[in-house]
Amino acid sequence: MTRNDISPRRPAVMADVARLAGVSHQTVSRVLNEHPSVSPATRDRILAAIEQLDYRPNSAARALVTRRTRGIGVVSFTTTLFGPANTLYAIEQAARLAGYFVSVANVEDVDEDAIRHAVERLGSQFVEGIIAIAPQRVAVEALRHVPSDLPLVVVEGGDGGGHPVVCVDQVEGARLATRHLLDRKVGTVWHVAGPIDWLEAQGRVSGWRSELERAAITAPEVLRGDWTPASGYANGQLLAERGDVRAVFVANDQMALGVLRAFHERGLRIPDDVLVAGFDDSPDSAFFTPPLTTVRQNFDAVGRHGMELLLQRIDDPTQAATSAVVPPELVTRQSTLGSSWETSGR
Amino acid sequence: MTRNDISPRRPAVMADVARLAGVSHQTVSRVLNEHPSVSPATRDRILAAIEQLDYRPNSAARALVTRRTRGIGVVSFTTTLFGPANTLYAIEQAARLAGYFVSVANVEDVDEDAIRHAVERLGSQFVEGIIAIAPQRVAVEALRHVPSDLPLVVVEGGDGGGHPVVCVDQVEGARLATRHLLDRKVGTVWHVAGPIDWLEAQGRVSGWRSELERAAITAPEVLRGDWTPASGYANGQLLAERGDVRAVFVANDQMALGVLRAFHERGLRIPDDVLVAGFDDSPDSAFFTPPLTTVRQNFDAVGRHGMELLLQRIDDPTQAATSAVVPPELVTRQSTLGSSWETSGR
DNA sequence: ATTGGTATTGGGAGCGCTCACAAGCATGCT
DNA sequence: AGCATGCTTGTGAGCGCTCCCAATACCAAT
Repeated sequence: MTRNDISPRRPAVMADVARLAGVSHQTVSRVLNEHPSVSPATRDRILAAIEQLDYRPNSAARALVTRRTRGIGVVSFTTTLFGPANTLYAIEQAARLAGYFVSVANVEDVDEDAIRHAVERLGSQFVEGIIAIAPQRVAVEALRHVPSDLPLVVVEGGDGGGHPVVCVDQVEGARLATRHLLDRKVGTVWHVAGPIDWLEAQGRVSGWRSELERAAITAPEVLRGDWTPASGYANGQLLAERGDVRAVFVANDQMALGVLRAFHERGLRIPDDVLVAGFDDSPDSAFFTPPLTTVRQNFDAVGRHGMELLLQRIDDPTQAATSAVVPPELVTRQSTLGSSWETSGR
Repeated sequence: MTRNDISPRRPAVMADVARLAGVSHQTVSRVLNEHPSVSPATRDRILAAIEQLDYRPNSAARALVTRRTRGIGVVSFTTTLFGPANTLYAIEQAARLAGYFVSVANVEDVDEDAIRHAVERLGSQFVEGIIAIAPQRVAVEALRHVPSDLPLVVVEGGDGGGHPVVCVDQVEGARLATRHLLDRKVGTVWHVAGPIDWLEAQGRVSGWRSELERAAITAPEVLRGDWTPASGYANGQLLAERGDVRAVFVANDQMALGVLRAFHERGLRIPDDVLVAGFDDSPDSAFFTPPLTTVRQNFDAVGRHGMELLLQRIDDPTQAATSAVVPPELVTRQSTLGSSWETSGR
């Protein structure tokens, strides 16, 4: 029973290529790995054989011997949200550029077991390292106890629980927005925050509060939302009822949408009666009614840095955990500007 | 030089476990693979050894011999868009449930080479099959010529180019929206379509047109957008200028947002002066001004069916390509209803 | 006592590849 | 001529696992 026999033809292996090209398997391997010392003639012959047999190297075999898979894992929580989706995309892009592929593992419930399980699943899979998108405190805490020899980088996760971290400077972003509102002589600035467990929400509260303190203004009570437009709407109704609200900094654009809607329903005009600023610069926010001033997060940079840090760790797992902070950018639009129709951005 | 020596201790392998438990490697393997005939005592001893050594099986080695990786690949184009992001998430979920992990490969430019390259990259990687999220015609065409022995399922991709397809019934969705508008005695319905190359855009045009035909109404000229709110805004301005527009069916919610904004700026009231319906049921659309009537796509179902079909193909690659169509659902909200403030949905 | 079955265990081969090493053969130098 | 040097190629081992097959132990049945 020889190789290229009847029926469901086995995919070609290196030995087949070698035989067809009249060389040893090792020379084929050299061509594949771009080893310099292979004569052009031999190389061409081998490439032709590869083409003819539609040969593709078996990466399991390669991984077995090299102990390198050129793959990284991404542990995430609901990658459908704006931030995580963009971060995941940026990571994939950066990984691809670095010659790595990306495996994803979403965690349904953010508890320690689930996270550990996800890491194990990826770890015993073919990845050399893991990037965790961990925007919640529980998530970071869980990662703290990941008993893994696997290089791990945390993205969007506060102190990272002992691992290297990459994140957008949430505090600074909130300060930018708050200061911008204060500059417009609004007295004080109200804040609709995100869920208490989210580190990003927490950072934005801090930034908002510290900027008010800097201006010697007592911070009003924080309103809590859950990132959804519905919760923004509910909080917007509360704010509208007060009658004394002149400026609101909302912790994300989706909730800001709800706030705008609530104000609109109560007959409050924006920006004439109330100024509203958001966070995220979602693609929609430039087309809200009115266009929304917001804070842009550079997810590409986050993905790139995350990948860089991870590659460093893979290279040398012993080195100290460094981190990267990506600066945010204020995008001013009509919701906080004069009543002119001018909009900035896109 | 024995195994558990000094310094950077090598991760434990099966032989280490076997030695510690005083059995052969084969018995360890049996425990790992849940083979029935292992005595409880032996099993316990082995499990303890596994625990103690923090042993995790090397999946490359396993894949090499079993020729199964329990991994699938997803080829996609910008997974940051609402549809693809949700589809990807649903696929990952379905895959996880089926015991598979997911590798993603995004394609930057949708040309045949890039797609072929992505498929090759995944294929020579560790995946048993591929799901392609291919919403553009070029993408599907490119997949038609993928010369691969790899099981492939196309999602959101028209006829799938010869591969099994799963998609939401775009034509039906558009009909639902159009009929709903016609029922409200608007005379005719205008349509702001998506990019001409997108199959979903195409399906929505067909559905809209055929429903108008059914009502014996000549379809007005199609307006083209590119899914962005900005393009919706531009087209909204055109429509507002006409002065005779009573109802618009917009091909996605983001563009609908732009349309709403353009109408608002021109002083057109919705739904009093113009009715507007969208497509996607994005989380924001219930909080637009006014809340948007739209068509919901069940991405979970798409992901689930895609995975099912792929597993079938992996099981038996010879069987004929079957497909699955997921029905859409109309969600009516204020933008097409009376001028009451009631909103349906969330 | 012998046979036959069944549950449990072990031995050895080999998956497809890369690595370390060595061999062959030109070419350059002393 | 003789030997070192560089380029090109081949040989064999082995990565960590699962498969196939055989060996052992233990029981009931002949």
